[in-house]
Amino acid sequence: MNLKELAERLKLSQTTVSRALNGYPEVSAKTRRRVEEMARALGYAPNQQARRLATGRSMSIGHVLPRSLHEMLNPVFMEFIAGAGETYAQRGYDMVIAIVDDGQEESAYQEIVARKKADGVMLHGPRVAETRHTLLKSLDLPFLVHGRIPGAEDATDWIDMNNRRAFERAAHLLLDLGHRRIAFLNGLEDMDFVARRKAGYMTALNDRGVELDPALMRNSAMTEPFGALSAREMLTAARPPTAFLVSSMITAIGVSRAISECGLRIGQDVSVITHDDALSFLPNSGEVPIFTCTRSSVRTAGIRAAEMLIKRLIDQPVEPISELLEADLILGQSTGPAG
Amino acid sequence: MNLKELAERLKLSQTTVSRALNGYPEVSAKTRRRVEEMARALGYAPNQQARRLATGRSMSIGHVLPRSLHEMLNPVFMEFIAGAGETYAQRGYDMVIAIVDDGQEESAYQEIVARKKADGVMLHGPRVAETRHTLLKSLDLPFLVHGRIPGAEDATDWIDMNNRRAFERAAHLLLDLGHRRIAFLNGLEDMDFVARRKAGYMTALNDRGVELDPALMRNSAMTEPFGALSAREMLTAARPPTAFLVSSMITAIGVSRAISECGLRIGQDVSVITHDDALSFLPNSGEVPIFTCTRSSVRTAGIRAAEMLIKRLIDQPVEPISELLEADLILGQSTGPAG
DNA sequence: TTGAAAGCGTTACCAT
DNA sequence: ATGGTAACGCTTTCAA
Repeated sequence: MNLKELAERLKLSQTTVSRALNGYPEVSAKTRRRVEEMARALGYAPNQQARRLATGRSMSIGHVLPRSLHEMLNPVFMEFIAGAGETYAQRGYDMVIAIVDDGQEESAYQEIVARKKADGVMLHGPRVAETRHTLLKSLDLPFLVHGRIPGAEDATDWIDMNNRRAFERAAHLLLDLGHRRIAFLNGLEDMDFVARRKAGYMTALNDRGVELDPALMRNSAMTEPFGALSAREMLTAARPPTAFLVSSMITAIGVSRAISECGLRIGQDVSVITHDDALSFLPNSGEVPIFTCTRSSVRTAGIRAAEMLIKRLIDQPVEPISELLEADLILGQSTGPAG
Repeated sequence: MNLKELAERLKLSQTTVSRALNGYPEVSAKTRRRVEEMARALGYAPNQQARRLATGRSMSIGHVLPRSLHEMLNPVFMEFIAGAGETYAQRGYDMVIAIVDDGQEESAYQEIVARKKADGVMLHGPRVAETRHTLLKSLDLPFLVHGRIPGAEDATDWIDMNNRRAFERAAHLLLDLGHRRIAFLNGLEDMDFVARRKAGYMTALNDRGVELDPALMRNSAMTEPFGALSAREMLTAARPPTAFLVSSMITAIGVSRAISECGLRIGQDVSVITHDDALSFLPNSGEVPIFTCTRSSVRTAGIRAAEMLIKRLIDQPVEPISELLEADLILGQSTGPAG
């Protein structure tokens, strides 16, 4: 079933039928109703490819994910995608995902432009030293950053969680509980969000005149073993920490494993605060959550991000648009006063 | 830059240029070289939309994921996607992902067909009582199942891991170590792979004349708290298990947390075997992995799945195609003889 | 070996 | 309010 056939059935021109279906105002209410009914009855839906060619818009949004980023962001990315995908579907956009080898991103973006595969792209996992945005600007491909690009905050569209503030508050909470030796297990150092979290941690400690101890600060991909190994080493060292601030639930689970294995009790002997992205398969909710955490739904971020990017595509606002989400600080069972 | 402009530059017809670029045999080697060089120089790539319209193929493969499935399969799905996406890219296909509300899958598939959004789809997370495949058959939309549909094994294309065998072997290993009270933490009961794993477990216990204890078998979404809570309850019950067989690393992490919290040592007081999907953010590798596990790379499955689906689209084999992957049984530190 | 021209199924411009 | 028709950029059939 295509437009021509539908039009013949209705004894109308393709033009009129197309207009009726696309909500143009100059169609009589009666005709429109008739067209809509027939379309429904015959199960007609415009061929996406033809429409794309005619309009010049692909009605797709691209997500290009370099493999190294995928390794790290895997679960977070997926949750973000779930939120964004929801919005895309509602607004009639398709979501196209490309996972490419590191270094192939540039050609991936070029191909998106050359072949008109997507109207815009989402930029994931900005680094401290980011360059993708300049390429995208030069390609004139609209994009929105999930996170922020240092130095380009006022020149790009972005949505971010207030990483700095969240970790500053979390660190303050631990300090308020009397902790002075607070270990900090953070993500890979070249990621922008990692730098912001570190800044928050440092600010808090500095506020209270607590000296930084490099032996208590580590960076790594946020895996479970990273948490377990680091915590075990630190807890068995000469001057062990009394609290851990952790960048990811998965790593925090590793930390709590090490704490138990050391014969210590979490929340009593050792405190833990983690950031919680509210991943569906890692629930930390319940009446009183297991982990005290800073929580910010990355799925919600995905929803907003999609809305913002679509706004960019449709309204083409002159000024960059951005949104900063605040994390909730939630008390769970993993924190207590310093012994 | 489009075909017309490129052809003008070369003083050739669009036809010849198109043929040269698409590898048709009737073009002279010299002309082809000239065309290819010019195309590269001018950065020409055929407009995807136009090509799609002309050929009638969308060169896209769809993944429709109902929300409930997404909640559960999130990390596994993402890893699968990474593998499949790799292959799609190599073969010139785009990956389109739609995450839809439960019950909207039908219309999602219908729309894919009506609007010609994808040439084929991947079917994820088959249930014990699965119906999607009948819809897809009636829509004449090619598909490949990741997993198997009971009763339709010979009538559909699929790739699966030998869940039954993996869990049978794992249970046998525990039995060989002298364990008789083996708890089994499995996924949600309506999933096909869950049923197969259960069958493997039951077969093994039956082989050795060990009676099933319903108190030791649980089904749930495979979260960390599910593992922790279940293990804690079982370990503090009248007749605790001496070993755990677990369907997912994440749940196994919960189990090991509970074991530690009960003051027991994993691998010595209590044994654990888990299935390991080889997720990048949950490494269980190292010299001696933490968990003894049955391991099967879901990313590899994604790669093979994509290859098979593309084969279906291109070669249209008469017979259904399928592939059964065997899991490796890997000894880690989490198993030991029954006390 | 090359080219002309007819689709592919829409949308959008220009008439009426 | 409705219709005719020219794009959109490619592939493919038919001719030469």
